[in-house]
Amino acid sequence: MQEHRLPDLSGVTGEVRMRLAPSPSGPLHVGHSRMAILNDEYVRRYGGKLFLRIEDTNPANIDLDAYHLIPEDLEWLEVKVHEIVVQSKRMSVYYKEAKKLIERGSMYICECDQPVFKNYKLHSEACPHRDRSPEENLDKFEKMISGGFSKGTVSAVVKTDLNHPNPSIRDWIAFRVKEETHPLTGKTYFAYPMMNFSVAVDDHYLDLTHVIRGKDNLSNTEKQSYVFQYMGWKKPHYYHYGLVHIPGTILKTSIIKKGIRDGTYSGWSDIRLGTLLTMKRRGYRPETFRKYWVASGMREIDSEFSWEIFNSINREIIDPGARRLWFVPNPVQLKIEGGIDLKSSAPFHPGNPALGDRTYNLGSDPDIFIPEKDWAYIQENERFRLKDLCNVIRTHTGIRYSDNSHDDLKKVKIVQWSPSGSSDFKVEKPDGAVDTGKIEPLFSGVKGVSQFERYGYVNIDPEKNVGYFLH
RNA sequence: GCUCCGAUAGUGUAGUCCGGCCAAGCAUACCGGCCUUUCAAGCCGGCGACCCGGGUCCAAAUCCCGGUCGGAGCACCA
Repeated sequence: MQEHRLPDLSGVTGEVRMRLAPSPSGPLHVGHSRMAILNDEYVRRYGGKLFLRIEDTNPANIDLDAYHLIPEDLEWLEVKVHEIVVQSKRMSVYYKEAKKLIERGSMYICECDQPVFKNYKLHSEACPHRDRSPEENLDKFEKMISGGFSKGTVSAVVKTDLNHPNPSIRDWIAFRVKEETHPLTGKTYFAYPMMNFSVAVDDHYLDLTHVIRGKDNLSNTEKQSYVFQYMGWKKPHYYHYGLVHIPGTILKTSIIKKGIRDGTYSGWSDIRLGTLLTMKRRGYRPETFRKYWVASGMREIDSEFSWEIFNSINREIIDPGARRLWFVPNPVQLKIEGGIDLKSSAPFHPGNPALGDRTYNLGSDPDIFIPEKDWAYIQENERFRLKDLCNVIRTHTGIRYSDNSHDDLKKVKIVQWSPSGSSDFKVEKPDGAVDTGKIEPLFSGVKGVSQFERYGYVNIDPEKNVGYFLH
């Protein structure tokens, strides 16, 4: 893989200060890894600080485990976080800044019903509360944050431009009342900031120089810029990368959570999911994520995630250490007739002799296993090779030893096999399928990712006679 | 519908800001060959792209306009 290099950031005057801002709804998945890697790459390039800011201002959408799972995921990804900031611990800051905005006449308290307010905006009209005095707004805001309003009856709104072509940017909501218990702060707060408000305030307080995020935030950037403008704050440089569609895996936290609850999935690292936990379990390496996302760059084009390329990067990393093993899915048991004493010796890695060999003395007329799938295509009287063992001929009833010539290896079908003392082994695949079969006895000394010959790379869990299919 | 963004081979990208070194580089996939006791890895070779139409210019993948297609956002999620 060619070494790609991310473009330089503009406006760098020394060290940079950047952030990762996930919401704690669950652990990170492949999609999240992009923003983490991209930000980390730049902080490494220029030096500076990378903040992990946990955006937990919506108590309805928080998973307590995420508070530790996210930092763990990042650590695994080798993303260096310098400081963790939790938004729910900064509520007083948001309140303080909101009051400033109110005093300046840039924020008001609206008591319209939701659909009514929406309708005003749609028609570029001011709602009846828009021109209240700062004093009245301040009173209402105090009442709001001290629990004097119930959910849905009130909101704090940032004044923007009622004639803005994008209706969502016209007078956007900055605070609303939430009655759910917050997993961290409990019932302490009644009014929570909306993402666009807390993000603007924190990006300023953290003195960020650059913000890199997905282009789904394009209109958020515009909303947030009003706060920067009213406060006279200096804006960071923004970059928005295109959206990536990641095919063939399950990423949506809400779906995963539901699946875990109803027993569809075994947990956050269920083999079918696209969480980092799952990918780690399957044997993907953190360097793979880094290389892939750096190669993908930062352009605003939407793209399709390529498992093909991702896997190829990963293969390059893991192959040198991946021991070759014989795994026989759906085994057929056969006796090699002919009365010949048979012995097999094969390297754990043909390109890396240092990893040693595995040797089996089979004796004469041994029983072995071969894949049913291969057996089905072998004709009677056909001669084929058991890899690293000998050539055999299919007879009317089974197989018979033929010879051990290496002369026509290119012409003859070569099949993997495993000796009669093999263990039962299961491979769980990302599509939910499970292959059961036999694995050669010496697998027990092998840890981590190995290559099952003619099958694929598998991450072995030595405790359980189970492997997780990698690619 | 409205607002915004984008468009380079099957896929992922480099180049686009500051037009010429791009008859377009790389990776992956695919095809062929070599090597190899794997449908793994490696080596060599090959196939394959600037969305369309105008304009500016000596010169356009690169700048401008129009179109087409794709994507995102759309208001008490982050």
